[in-house]
Amino acid sequence: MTHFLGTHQNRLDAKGRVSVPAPFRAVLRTLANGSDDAAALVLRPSHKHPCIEGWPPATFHALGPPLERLDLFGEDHDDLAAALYADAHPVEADREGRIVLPDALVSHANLSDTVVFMGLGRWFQIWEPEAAERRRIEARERARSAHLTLPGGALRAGNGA
Amino acid sequence: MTHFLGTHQNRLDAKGRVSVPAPFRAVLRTLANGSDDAAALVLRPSHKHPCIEGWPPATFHALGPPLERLDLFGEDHDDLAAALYADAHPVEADREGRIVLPDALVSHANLSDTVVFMGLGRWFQIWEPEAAERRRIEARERARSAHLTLPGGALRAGNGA
DNA sequence: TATTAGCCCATGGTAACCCATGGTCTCCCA
DNA sequence: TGGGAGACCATGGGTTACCATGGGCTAATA
Repeated sequence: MTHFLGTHQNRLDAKGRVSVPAPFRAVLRTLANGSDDAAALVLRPSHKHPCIEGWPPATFHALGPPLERLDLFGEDHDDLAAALYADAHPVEADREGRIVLPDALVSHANLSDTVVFMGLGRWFQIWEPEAAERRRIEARERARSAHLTLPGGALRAGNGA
Repeated sequence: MTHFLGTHQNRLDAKGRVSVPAPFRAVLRTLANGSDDAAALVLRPSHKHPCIEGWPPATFHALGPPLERLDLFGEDHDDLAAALYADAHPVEADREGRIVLPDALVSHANLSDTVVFMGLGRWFQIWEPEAAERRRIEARERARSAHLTLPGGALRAGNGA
């Protein structure tokens, strides 16, 4: 399994720790493929929603090379680099598979003592439970009313991430 | 991890010293790869913002080769070379991982007793805290309004293409 | 000799590491 | 098919090591 699927609810303890759902941990392990950062993860605030995005390190770093094609001294490069990297938080799970959520991200997502992990395929999101529910309903509505479809061939070929 | 990620706030003490954030030190160590300058760093004033740029020596020197393709006696070469090298300050961290910020750079960035390290991937910036916050907001806005996106849509935070 | 800058040691706070426990699900066997 | 045992997973707490910070000391300079 190489995709984050499903929705999981876990508790945020007094130290700000939360267990990464076991299925998500399995995905991270698979993508890390035995390397040292089998429990590593990059967190960043979504700037579209009040939630936290969770990225496998390899996937996150794959966003870098396109950036390097921009003029190193251009304005665009600076803005992108700042937007992408300055708010990123690399975290590592402890041996129980827990991560600590940085304060800045906790407040960005309005988290209290219970959080929801929402699988989005190549990455996932962390939400406050009620906001997560609203978001899921909204996503379903929008997907239907906008007649969103998948890129051609997706259902025949399985897709390539 | 070979990229500078996240934002860190540290204090500038009475002697003008400041701790380089531990994660950034780890990146510098990795890039230096055990060589003698594991704690070395090149500082220079940003010419776009009131902040200090921090470069790993190897990355900084890699900016040289493009310069060498310009006519050695042309105006462009002179201007670029001056901008790149004349204001650069090589510094080295003490055994606690602190560096001394040169006075010229401190005043260029309007630093007082608290400074912010902002990771930008291959290098980082040092800011006065409030200016840093303004800059981050600006970068996010500009990145979004200019429709600067990366394959994968990271900055749109939504689609999965 | 007075002054400054760099080097080294010391300390408090905090975050990461490690061990322990309870609950739940699944699988196996009667 | 029901009961029991094992394994996994989420959760709680104590302890250690690291990190940021402050201050003193020594060596270079004027």
